[in-house]
Order: sequence, then C-alpha cells, then structure tokens
Amino acid sequence: MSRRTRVRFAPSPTGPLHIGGVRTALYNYLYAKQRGGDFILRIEDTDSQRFVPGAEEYIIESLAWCGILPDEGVENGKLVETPTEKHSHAPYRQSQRKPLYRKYAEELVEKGFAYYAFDTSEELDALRKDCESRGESFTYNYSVREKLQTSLKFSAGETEERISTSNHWVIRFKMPLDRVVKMDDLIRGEIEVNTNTLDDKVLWKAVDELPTYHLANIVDDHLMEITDVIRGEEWLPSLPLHYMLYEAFGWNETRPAFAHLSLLLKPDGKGKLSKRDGDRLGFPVFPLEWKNSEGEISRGYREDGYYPEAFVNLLAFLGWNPGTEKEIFSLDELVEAFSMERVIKSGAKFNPDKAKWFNMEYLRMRDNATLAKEFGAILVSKGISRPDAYIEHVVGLIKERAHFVKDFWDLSDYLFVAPTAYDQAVKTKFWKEDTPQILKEVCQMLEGLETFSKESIEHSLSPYIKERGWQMGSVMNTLRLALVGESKGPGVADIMDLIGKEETLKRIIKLADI
RNA sequence: GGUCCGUUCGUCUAAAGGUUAGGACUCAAGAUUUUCAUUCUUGCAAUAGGGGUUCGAUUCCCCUACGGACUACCA
Repeated sequence: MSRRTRVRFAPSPTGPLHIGGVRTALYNYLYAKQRGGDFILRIEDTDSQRFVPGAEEYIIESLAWCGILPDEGVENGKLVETPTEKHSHAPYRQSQRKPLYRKYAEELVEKGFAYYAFDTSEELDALRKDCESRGESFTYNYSVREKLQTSLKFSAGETEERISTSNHWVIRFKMPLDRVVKMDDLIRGEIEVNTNTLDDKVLWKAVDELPTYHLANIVDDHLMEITDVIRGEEWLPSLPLHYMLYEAFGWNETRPAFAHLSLLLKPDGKGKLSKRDGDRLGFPVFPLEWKNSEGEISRGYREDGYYPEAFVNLLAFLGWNPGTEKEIFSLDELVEAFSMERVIKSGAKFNPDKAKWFNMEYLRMRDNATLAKEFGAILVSKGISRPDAYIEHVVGLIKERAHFVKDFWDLSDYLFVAPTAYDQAVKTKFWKEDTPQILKEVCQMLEGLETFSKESIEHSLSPYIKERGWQMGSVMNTLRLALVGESKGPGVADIMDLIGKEETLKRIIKLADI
C-alpha cells in the first residue's frame, strides 16, 4: 500500500501563530515536499468560544511570508470554502464541515464505542471539586461512567427523550478496559499505554453541535486522506485515544503515521516558550506583528527586520540538523536534506543570539544593489535622497557590521548628514593643543589634491602626517571625529571619498573652529 | 497526584558500543585594522547521579533525580 504523501497543518484560530507552530508547519512542508506529496492547511475552529478574529488570516499570511505555501486549502490567500479540482476536500474550515461530523459520532454510539452523557458541567465541576477535596483526581472513565447520567444507564426511550428535549448532552468515547495500546511514533519509536489510565473523552457537544478536536481531527484526517500526522508533543497523550478511534471506525488500514515534535522552550529558565517571554527578553515569538483586541502589539520577525529565508533556516535548526556542518540552507535545500530520523527528541531552548546570527549570514549573501534598495526605503522615510550608486557605495562599506538592514542607519548616518555632536571620550584622548592648527593644515593639503578619491587621499594623507612628525593616531582620530562624530566606521579615506571634497573640508574646519 | 515524553559545553547540536567527546552561537584573549566592525588564530566550556550488560559504554537495560507535556463539553 503506497499512498501519495499528504500532510496537514491544522492550527486553531485562537490567536497569532507562534514560532513553535510555524516550525511544525515547516516540518510538515519539508516532509511532504521531499516525498513529492501535498501540504494541506486546515483550520480547526471547533471551539467557538475561543475564536479570535483575524487569526486565520494571520496564519495564512505567516505561512506565505515564510514561503511555506499550502498545496491545498488556500487559494489567493484565502481558505477554500467550496470544492474544486485542486481543493477537492473543501471546505477546510472545520466549522463549515459541521454537518459532516455528527453521523460519525452516532456511528460510534451505534457500534457501542461511544455513549450519550447528560451530566451538566456544573455537576462535573462539583464531582471534580469533591474528589480534589479528598486529595483524589476525578477521571471520567470506566469506574464512574455507569453511575453517571448516561445512555449506558438509561433506557433507549429515556435517552431519546433527553436528546430531543435538551442540548446539554455530549457523546463520549467509551474507552475499553484492560487494553494495551501499542503505538508508533516516527520520532520516538514505540510507545505503550494501558487504556485503564485513559478517560472517556468528549467527542461531540450538543450545545454548539460541534465535534471536539479529537473527533473532528480523526474524521478529517481520514476524509482528507492524510498519510502522516506531524504535530506538537502536547498531542502525544491523546495518541492512544486517536488510535482507538481509528480502530473503532475500522480505519486502521489507512491510519496515518504519527510524529510528535518536541516543544520550543524559553531561552532562560524553564517551561515552554510563551508570548510573555518575547516581551520580557526582547525578541519576537511571532512571525508577524500582531495586535490583539486590546490594541497590545506583539513584535514579529518580519517587522523586526528578519528575512523570511533566515527565519525559516533558524527555525529548521531548532530540533533538527543535517548531520553535517553546513548550517545555511535555503528552503529547497531543506526539502532535500530534511529527515524525520534526525529530528531531536528533546525540547529546544530558543536562542535569540543565534537567530540574529542567521539573519546576518543572509544579509551578507545579498548583493549591494538589493541591500541599497532596502536601505533606500528607510532613507526615504527619513526624508533623505541620494543616487542609487551612492547608497550602494555606503552599503558596501557597512554591511559587514550589521545584522539587519535597519542597523544601516546608525552605522552610516554620518555619510548622509554631518555630525552635530562629538564623542567626548575621543576628544579627551586625542585632542592636543595644536590639533586645530594641524586639522587646518591637513585641509589645505586636501584642498590641493587634483583628484579627490580614496586612492589619492590614501597616498597623500599618511605620508603628509609622517613628514610633519605628527602623531598618526592623534591626527587620524581627530579627523575621524570631525567626519563621523565618534570612533566608528570605515577608513577615513573611504569616508572622505564618499562625502566629497567640499563636505570633508567643511566638517574638518567646523571641528577645528570649536 | 496519575499517565506519557525527555536529559551531551551557558544555548543549538555531532558522535547510531572503541573519538584527545567534534561543530555553531555566546563570552574571553591575541593578530590584522590609525577607530569601530569584519576577518583570522587561540581559549573557556558538556555526556544528570547510581547500578548493570559488555573486553569496552555518551550510545543498550534498570533505578533515582531533574525537566516538560497532558490530565476541560480547549485545541
């Protein structure tokens, strides 16, 4: 039996996708593409209470930004709602697949794998509290199901009566007793769980006429012919339930293979990465900026200046590695190199420093013309305009000092506007009594230069200083102070050449006169 | 509490029974640079603990400790 590989990424629209989610999507994508299969996006919005407007669009846009494009489920940036040849399993939003699930839940009841339960949430809460007060924990399972308000206890007539007169009922899975479920995980190997430790999970809620995650997930994966389920580790505890559901439906033959990815952890301390950590430690936990209903803004990698290629690359390496020393991979290269066998079992702490390093590597790979275009947009926003060639020249001089294009301005502002303040530390270190006089003499020499270029300046400046017996360090650093305002930047000759003779002389004289 | 998963430098990780336990990020030092940065070189730094199995365990098994996830009419 060899089926075409079909994987799905199935987030719920309860907020912005966090980087752990993006990584799950990425691994799904890599796995599918490597096998020439399909990557499907499905929105699991069976919890009407937690629905967040805009979250679905955010998910789609985030994936698009990363270049992780679904083969199925999305068309023109929107979730597909009606079946087409390409998107034959539409709709891909579970709330729109509503009519489809109930019969599966009822099928399970008919076959004796599930039952109706009429306990109210208040009753269950009371039971839970009661157990807790005795230091025990309440489990809705074989030990209590016969005593509670269920169709297992009621006659067919009473059950029917209750179903039709109220919507305060659910369908629960009747977890069998004394079974050892043997499961297989592509990453973790064999796992065994005894069904006696499991509970009777709710599969269907009459209140909103919607299935819970477990039912919808299994039914949709089956209907959509999913061959491999790659998801977060938080789902591992429900894997036995899912196995039992496949069995109950008689779908064991086409049950997908499972792979549970370890979680992304906080960079410091313990626990899994959360939105708060980003705010606290100063790095984004979301691919794109997100504004919640209170107007609170969470930073995004895109807005922070990361290239999507760098973001994808760094995410891929959080929990996977190729086994070689190559670290920079394009998406296509990742597709080729990825293997589930090399996915790490343990959780990975996110390292913001390494994230920046990845972006720097990608920034360096870009040619100056491209970077100049990106920097140009920032310059325009500051009301500065220069010829493309000039900006390209600037970029060439400073790109090796930057992690992000947004760093460019701080690294090169003096190449666009004259310094207005001078670094006191440089002044006290290099400023001598005769410095103003020396600067003026240097000006005269520079003014006499026939051609004013990097080469001509280099050839004349330092011999000139040596001839006079001046201190090289003192003169060069005060010249730099005049040009830049502080102790940073490329060679003095580079700067002079770029800003031109007139501006060079103006800046030197200005400082000499102070 | 219960169930399940995990544990190699500070962090991400390599070594799929035999290595001086390797690389990357960070940090430090040196060289280069008239400055800053880059670059180069060097350094710091790890197999959680205890038992087995084996001629030999980072690697296989068990126990302990620690960490994590789950334990909802949430996903």
